[in-house]
Amino acid sequence: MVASRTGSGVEEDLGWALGVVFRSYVRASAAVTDGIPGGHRGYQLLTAACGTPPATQTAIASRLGIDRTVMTYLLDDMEHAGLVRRRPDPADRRTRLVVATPSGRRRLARLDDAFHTLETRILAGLPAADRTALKSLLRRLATALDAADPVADTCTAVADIAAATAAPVTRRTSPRPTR
Amino acid sequence: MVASRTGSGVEEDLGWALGVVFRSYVRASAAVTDGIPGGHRGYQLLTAACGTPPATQTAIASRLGIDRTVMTYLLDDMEHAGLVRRRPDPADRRTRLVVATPSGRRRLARLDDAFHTLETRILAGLPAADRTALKSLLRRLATALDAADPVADTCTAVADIAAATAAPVTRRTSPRPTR
DNA sequence: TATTGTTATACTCTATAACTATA
DNA sequence: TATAGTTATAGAGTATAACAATA
Repeated sequence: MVASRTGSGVEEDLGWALGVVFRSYVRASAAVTDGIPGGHRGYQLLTAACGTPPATQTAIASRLGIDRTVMTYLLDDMEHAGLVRRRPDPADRRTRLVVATPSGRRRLARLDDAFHTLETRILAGLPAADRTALKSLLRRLATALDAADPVADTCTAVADIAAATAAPVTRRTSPRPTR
Repeated sequence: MVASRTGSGVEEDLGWALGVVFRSYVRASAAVTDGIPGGHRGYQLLTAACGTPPATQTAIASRLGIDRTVMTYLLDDMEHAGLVRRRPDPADRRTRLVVATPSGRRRLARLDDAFHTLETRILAGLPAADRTALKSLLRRLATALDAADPVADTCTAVADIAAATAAPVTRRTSPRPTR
């Protein structure tokens, strides 16, 4: 499905393994969230909308890592589907609080079940003990990366790498010509 | 960065952890492959172009999981950057073999170094023993998923899940109206 | 003046289909 | 007839900027 690197041996290739597993998850997730506006993203929004206390659009958008304009469109669809509702914030008339409807909460419960089943199937290729170990390791690494704000962190680190390897720059600055 | 699920406890949430780790990798990878046409995808193509025997465009495209039309555009850019070259296949005049230029091979060597450093930094949040364990587990799972052709597999399985959970269907069939 | 949310616009990426040249 | 590659077109997703309402 995805090329394995031949140069340095597949056993070193974190990116390949990560990509394969992640893509499997994404595909399966897309199937599970079919019918939810925005797919997996709508599921994440629904999860946030079930949290307490209710959060504002911008708060949820930044937690989900999406643009606030995208959040507007996504919320329009989710509201139209009857899963969430925009509620005025008594404390600040600029903001709106996002809350799940009863229907949305029921749907989320079913989705959570489906995702649990999905995880089991994805991990079915490993023995039980390894499944637990992998989940634990992944979670610990994710927590560490999340806490370290690896975005800026890794980017600067990588700039160092790039400088160290000193590749001649070959930028594609011009957009692809229209054909 | 990404919402953690509150409902069923973060310790069960494979998707969250997988997403965080994968996104960290993707961001760092984007920084490393800056200057390579197509970013990480161009890097994968370059890796394939260094393999022996040379592969055809379609063969590489399917291994990389991209469309053959995308492969055309990507190859145009990579060839223009002087990293790879299209070579006629003596055995079949319809096909073209993709081979890396000497410049491309040098660039790949540097990229491999950078990726190795990148992996080390991504995994820095874990103790050494856990790093090895995680890589091993991920690789084994990826191999299992890859072999099982999980695409169709998981999709049908997930259809079962969806049927079992029996969520009322709420499709968004109409495209978003132009505004 | 800064911020929340909305809208309009443009751009990028990808998918689909049609075309050619070969087999 | 089927396949490899190319090209054109359309669509989805995303980012950017301008705007109104409120702080």
